[in-house]
Amino acid sequence: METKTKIEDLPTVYDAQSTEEKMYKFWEDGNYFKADAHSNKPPHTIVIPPPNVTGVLHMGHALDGTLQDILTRYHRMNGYEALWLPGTDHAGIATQAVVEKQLRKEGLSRFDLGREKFLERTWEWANEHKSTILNQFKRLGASFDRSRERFTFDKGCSDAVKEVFVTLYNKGLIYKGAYIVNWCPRCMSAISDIETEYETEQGHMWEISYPLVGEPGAIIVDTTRPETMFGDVAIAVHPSDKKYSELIGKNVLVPLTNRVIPIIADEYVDKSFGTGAVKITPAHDPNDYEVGKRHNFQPIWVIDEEGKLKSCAEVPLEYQGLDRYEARKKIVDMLQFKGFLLRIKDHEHNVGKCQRCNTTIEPLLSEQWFVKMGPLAKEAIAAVKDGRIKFIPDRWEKNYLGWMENIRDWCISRQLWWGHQIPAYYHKTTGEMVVAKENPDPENYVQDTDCLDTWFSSGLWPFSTMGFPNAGTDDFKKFYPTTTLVTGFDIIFFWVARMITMGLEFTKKAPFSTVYIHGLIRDEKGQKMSKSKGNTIDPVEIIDKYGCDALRFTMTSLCTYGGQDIKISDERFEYGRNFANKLWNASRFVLMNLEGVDNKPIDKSKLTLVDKWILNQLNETLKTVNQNMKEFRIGEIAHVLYDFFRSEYCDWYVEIAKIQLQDPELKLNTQRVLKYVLDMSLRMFHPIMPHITESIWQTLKQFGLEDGENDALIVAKYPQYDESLSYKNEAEEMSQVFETITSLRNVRQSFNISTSATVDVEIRSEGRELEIFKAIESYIHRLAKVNNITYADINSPVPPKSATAVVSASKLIVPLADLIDLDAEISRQNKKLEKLTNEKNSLLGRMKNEKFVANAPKELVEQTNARIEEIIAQEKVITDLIESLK
RNA sequence: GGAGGCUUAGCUCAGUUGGGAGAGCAUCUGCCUUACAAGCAGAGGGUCACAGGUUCGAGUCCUGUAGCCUCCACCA
Repeated sequence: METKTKIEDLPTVYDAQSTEEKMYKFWEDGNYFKADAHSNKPPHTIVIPPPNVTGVLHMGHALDGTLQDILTRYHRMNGYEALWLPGTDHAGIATQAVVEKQLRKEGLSRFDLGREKFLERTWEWANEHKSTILNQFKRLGASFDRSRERFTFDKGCSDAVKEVFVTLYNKGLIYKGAYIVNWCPRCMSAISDIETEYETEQGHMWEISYPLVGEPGAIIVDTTRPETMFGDVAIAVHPSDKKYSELIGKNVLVPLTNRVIPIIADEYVDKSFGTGAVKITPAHDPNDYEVGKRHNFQPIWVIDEEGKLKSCAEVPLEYQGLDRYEARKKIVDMLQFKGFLLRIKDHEHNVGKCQRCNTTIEPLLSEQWFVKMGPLAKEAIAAVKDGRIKFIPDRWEKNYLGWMENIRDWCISRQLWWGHQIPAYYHKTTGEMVVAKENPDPENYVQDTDCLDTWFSSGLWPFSTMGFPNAGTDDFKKFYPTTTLVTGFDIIFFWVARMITMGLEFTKKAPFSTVYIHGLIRDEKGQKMSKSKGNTIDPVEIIDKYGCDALRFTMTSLCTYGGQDIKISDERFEYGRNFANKLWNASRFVLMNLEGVDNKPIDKSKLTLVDKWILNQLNETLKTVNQNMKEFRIGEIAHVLYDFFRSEYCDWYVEIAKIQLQDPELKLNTQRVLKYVLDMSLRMFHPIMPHITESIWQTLKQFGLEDGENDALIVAKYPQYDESLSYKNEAEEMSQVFETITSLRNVRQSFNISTSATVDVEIRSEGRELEIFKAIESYIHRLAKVNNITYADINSPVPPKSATAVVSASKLIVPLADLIDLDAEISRQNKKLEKLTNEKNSLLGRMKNEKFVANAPKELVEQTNARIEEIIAQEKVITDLIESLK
């Protein structure tokens, strides 16, 4: 920033919009976000959880992005080569769905276009939209390196996918086979187990009678899905179920059709559930499939990929082509009509739903590709157990391990077009399959039509973005493995777990050392935000209304160490906006008062009590902030900084500095302290509130900074604890100042002394307390609006018609002439006395306890004793005072 | 069925190795005290869900109970 800012032109209300735009451009123009793979600084790497290319910024991104930016900016200021790598995810199902919806409006389906044209169109759409969300991240102040932006479907990531697929296949860790999968009839694709969500539904249980063949009688089964009955291959009972032991081996007829199926025995059946007899439909139920396999039954497909009853021999003609629910109704009616239906019971059960479109899943026997997870999980479990990867908060570790230890194979094929097409090729005539990165012979081989699960490519993200499979790239060598992964707990299984397994398998290194898990953003009622519920809050709107730094500060301060979910509403951002304005105005005040200051360090020999106090508090704040940053207690940082800046710097130091600035002896050094503490504060706040702090700092540096930094705050040194600026004793003595001012203000308020009126004070004190009173007279004059201060012997009597502020063992007497209401003053003092006595009694109780004295830390016992004596002394002062008033 | 989280001031929530409870908002009172009314000053308000236990001492650790929430597994 070349031009000097005129302090008097700074607006009295912080203008977030223009400041943020200007500052972000300043950083971009200055190339500050670009990480250098050749620097000798230690690396700090974060890869963004790539948002869907279809997406728009939501509050979850805003929180996640803010936290990543805070970590990146903090480490950048701490001398790290900080890379935050941005990018987007091609989001197979989601993106395809959007484009298909567009097509539907035109009366077309993807099949009308054909695969190639459809992909062209989807690419077009993706290219058009992929900058949208990352540009929105810019509004968040994201200091990510756009020169390294990646897309999970770009050339490099696609090469990585092929490499990984082929390698895993050759190792026998990827296989193709027919298994029951979760099939979404709307998406027309298989989905993985974790993409299936279960919802409790009120349904029915139908009791159906299957007549025995060649003899009277029947076996009765319970089912929730009568429409699958044409696919039945057997009725199963428990081998030890006496009820049915006679029937095992006999045959029954499937009602409504003439097919004969046997009654078999299998341990899978629960004797106590329902009638204790189960129909077995291997093609449409995962458990039945296992039973069927054990007994060598051929599965019978009766429901197709669209959820309709198939046109096949086993399905009677009148049901063929019917939707599964229509068919159910019709079948039930017919069963009833023919007398096979014995009973309908209400039944609550869990129904699998497609996570994306909420369509009821159809378990379907289908040929799909799978990753064999067992062998891969071993190392992924070890890496977390031995601490190579640490979860914060650590309870997620248990969650992760529990899942990993019971891992099941991962269905990775999707019947989609938008995604990484599976690199398997089939010979056109022989059908022979070749798995390879490229088609071995396009004349004679055709590629598998399926695509990979989106998360397959996301799982490679930390290294596919760094040049993998080429481990020799500069970025890979410098920035991999990454440092911290920041995300919400909702994608631990989907994403984090897969990155860990793939990273360990292919790079032999944990892809990150820390997984920082934050809570989810919810609406003010605690519900998940969703477009369909209409309870979303648009972060861009919040930024327009309150400012980006306000959003960041508010969100950050709502983060807890435990990673609790965060409830927000529009109004909550007033907190951040108000604080940003406070920061702005306090800075404006300091800037207005820096005329004539030099760039020399603070003169330590000239520090006043309050100077030393604020330097000490700054130092303590720094210690806490840096420690908390190490522990990812980011919410705590926001609180500590808020308290320091607002309650200590603004409320006390700046107010007292106003007095010192009028003293020619103190003016220069006070300016230096004001400037120094503001400078350090801006640095401390910068990772959380980058724009406002940079903007102020650019103006502040015109006055010269102690360490000579003159570039930009974004790359200024983050301050560290400095032992030479520690003033513990002075900090303690300041409590006398606070108590004095506060209790005098209390007197004023209690006796309705108008703000414009001044009062006099007679101080009765001795020793060190007296010394301090003398040193802080000017503070008392100004901050408590006191005119004359006089002193008298500590034991001299309290004059009538006065109010008294008791500070430690000293009395500050405020003569009030006829203003005083004696009873009011007595009751005021009694109240204080009562409080003290209560405290004393509780402390005395402790001291009477021999075990406390014996076992508690010595320091604590001493402290307790000291406090008791302090209270006794003060009690005496107050009791005497009350006596004299009567 | 298994696991985890939550329960603290009227509201929303903090509370980092156990030493007597804090913030923001709201409330009451007084202030445009020339950095800031998006502000300042003063005040009120809590047997920290309940019941036990460990300890000299528990919001904090252990056990149990209740209510709310979430995840995992899913029996027809």
